[in-house]
Amino acid sequence: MKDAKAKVLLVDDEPDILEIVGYNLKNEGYQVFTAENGEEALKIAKKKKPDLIILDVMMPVMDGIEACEKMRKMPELDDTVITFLTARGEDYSMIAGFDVGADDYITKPVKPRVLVSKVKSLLRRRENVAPETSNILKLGNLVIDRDQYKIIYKKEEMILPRKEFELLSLLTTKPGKVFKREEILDVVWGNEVIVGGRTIDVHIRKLREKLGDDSFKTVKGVGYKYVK
Amino acid sequence: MKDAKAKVLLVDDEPDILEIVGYNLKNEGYQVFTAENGEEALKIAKKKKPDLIILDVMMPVMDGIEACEKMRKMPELDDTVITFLTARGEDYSMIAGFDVGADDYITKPVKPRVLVSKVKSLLRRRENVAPETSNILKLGNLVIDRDQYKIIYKKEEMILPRKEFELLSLLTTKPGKVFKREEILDVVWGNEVIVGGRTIDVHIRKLREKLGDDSFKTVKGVGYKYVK
DNA sequence: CATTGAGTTAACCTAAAGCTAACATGGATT
DNA sequence: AATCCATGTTAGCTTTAGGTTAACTCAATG
Repeated sequence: MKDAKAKVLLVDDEPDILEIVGYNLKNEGYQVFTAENGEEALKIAKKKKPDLIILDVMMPVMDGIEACEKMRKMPELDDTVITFLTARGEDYSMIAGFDVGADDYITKPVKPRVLVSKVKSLLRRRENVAPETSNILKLGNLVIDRDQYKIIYKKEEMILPRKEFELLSLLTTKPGKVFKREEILDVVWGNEVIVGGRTIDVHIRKLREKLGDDSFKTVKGVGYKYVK
Repeated sequence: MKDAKAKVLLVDDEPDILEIVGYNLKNEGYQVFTAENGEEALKIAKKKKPDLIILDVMMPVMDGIEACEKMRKMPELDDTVITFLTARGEDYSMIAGFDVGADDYITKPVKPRVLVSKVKSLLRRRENVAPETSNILKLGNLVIDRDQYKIIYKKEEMILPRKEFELLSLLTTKPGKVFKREEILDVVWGNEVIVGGRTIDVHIRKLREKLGDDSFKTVKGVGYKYVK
């Protein structure tokens, strides 16, 4: 698990909090760094590139808002999740917090158990944000939306059966490239499954039926390719 | 970084959105322009030629769909990525969006960080049009594309039958080198298959037919070589 | 001018892809 | 639980492109 060795930077001016929360996080297997103010936090963040930063809002020297703002400008923290720690009631800080690029906030006082589970969920979320690389592919009059498992062909929206979709999906990752049958089996079926020799053909045929004959070219003895 | 100075045009009729999103994008180093309706957006787009346009669908005066349609007709925006902002649920707008030439869509509400990472990925995608790392071999007026299993000879694209392609492929790996018939059989046919004595000749003949006589030189008693 | 290896041609053969319908499966729906 | 339906797979047949062969011709060499 990546989470097992995830790095967390904890920033608060109260040593008590650093200790208690830090202890609980370490217990969960996180690698914990601490800082007592924003300035210090920035230095450590730059050096350690933590996966998650928990930032108290009210701090001397440099408050959390300002620190967060600066962190968000640091390219090495692109993939870092930042969350604020705020005393209950300071509602305004939360709003300002989102403006400066924070991902979440936690209100104090917080039970360690609750905090830990929040940390977990934040780190999990981060992984779900990363593959946010929009999964839409446009090729002439064909649009493939890998997120929604649907395609739009000649302005008509349609959903394809899974295998067909995956086959199409594969072929269109590199239009023009010839994919060997073996390659196709590996990716679409998985190299442990063994399917008959005509299975690919049948799916190609169905795709041709739906998306037009000429988009899928056969290269005999080799495989198939998608052409615009 | 090119991204550092990329121009983004943000179009929405809600000033709040313009401010929050605009703020976050500026924070990332983008040069941000804003417009409150499609008409205004068109003017700014024409003048500033942004790299990315984020377009709300629902707007007074001129909606995003119409604006997009008009933008796509402007030659100065050929290299511009256009993405829609749509409230979750208005699914139809997405489909219509692709019809009028949008490249992607983003659903509201969206967290600033998510939006920023989406923006990055969209701008990255735009730059990624070129780096097609394929194995292409160029030899004078002959181009051999092993991925696409096709060749281009004198600017004319053609696909060769498998054996011919492989034979050509082999000979061109070392132009000028003489390949013994035995070597050719090993590579193209596989050393277990036994084929008659005239088989190679026939394939050479077909290649000569297609690619010109003089490219393939016979070395009597030995084999063949490819010469430019 | 005989021998040897390569070129040419068209007929032939075959492996690979196309096609169709039947069968299997698993997930919904009632 | 029983049924239904969409998807996926298979078997078996047809079709075809590609590959091979055989038979003959040609050119070079000694």
